[in-house]
Amino acid sequence: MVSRTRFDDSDCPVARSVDAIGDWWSLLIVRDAFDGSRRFGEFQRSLGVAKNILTTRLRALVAGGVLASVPASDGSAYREYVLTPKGEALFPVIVALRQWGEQHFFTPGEPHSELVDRRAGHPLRPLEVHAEDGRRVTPGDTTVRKVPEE
Amino acid sequence: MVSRTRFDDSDCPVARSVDAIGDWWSLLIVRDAFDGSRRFGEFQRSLGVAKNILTTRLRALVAGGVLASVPASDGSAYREYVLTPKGEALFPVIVALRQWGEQHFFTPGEPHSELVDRRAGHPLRPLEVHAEDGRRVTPGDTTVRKVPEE
DNA sequence: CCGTATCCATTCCGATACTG
DNA sequence: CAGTATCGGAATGGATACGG
Repeated sequence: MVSRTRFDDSDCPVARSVDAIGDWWSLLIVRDAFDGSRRFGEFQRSLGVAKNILTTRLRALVAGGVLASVPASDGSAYREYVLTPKGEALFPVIVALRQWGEQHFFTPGEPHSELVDRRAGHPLRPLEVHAEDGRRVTPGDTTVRKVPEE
Repeated sequence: MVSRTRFDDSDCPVARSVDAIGDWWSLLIVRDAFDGSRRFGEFQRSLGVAKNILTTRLRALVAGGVLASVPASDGSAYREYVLTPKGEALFPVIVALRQWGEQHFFTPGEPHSELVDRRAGHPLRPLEVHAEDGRRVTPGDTTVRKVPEE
């Protein structure tokens, strides 16, 4: 049925995450959900994706527990799509991608959308990776280990 | 040439990042690079991907400045693929995906690979998003703004 | 061991038309 | 507005064979 290589049985959490999200469209849907989109039409206009594709992706994200389909808040007969707690937990992923993009694909002063702290109106602090004891770590400070130890 | 919808002119940094990475295979190649893979064969065995696909993805990642192709360190005639600074800057992205996966797709005690601080041998601290003043922020505390203000 | 070249089946996407 | 149904073309991905 699915021919794309699946990673859902990998022992690597990155691979399973990638598999659960599905594809790039799905990730951008999640991004829009963080930005406040809830309605089918909102996603569609924002993404410019074909409606059948959007339907498929929304369904998959709901099935995967990332989005929940709830009755429309305006009392209409339609659905709205909101992030579940599991979906909200993707926040650092989106923020990390956003910061990487801002840093490497925009010239200074080039118009772009920016994620800001609502209270102060300022951009967020760059994400940092820390060890358990609070030390900041770089990629070279880390290593991948199988659990349980083999 | 490429029919997949491109996002490289979007004003959203997330979209440009997604576009630059290319596809899921590329992201897993980057993951392997963080894990220490450098050789064609290492990537191929780890990923189980067809060689022609791997060639394409490596080339794209090199072209995109994420990986650099350098002479093999063992003196052989081949190339090795190492992360550039731009590629290393994807560290938080990989860590975020890894942590999301660990949290949501593994049962407690299920074997998996884990990223640990090499010095202490402990897992990393969960990523947190902070405002400029150091306050921790959740998705609801943030909003997306166009820059410059429209 | 490291790729390149070719081939083919699959599928994915986008457009369009249609329904409630 | 929110989907569903269908269709054709493009292109990707995997297998395989080949070459440096």
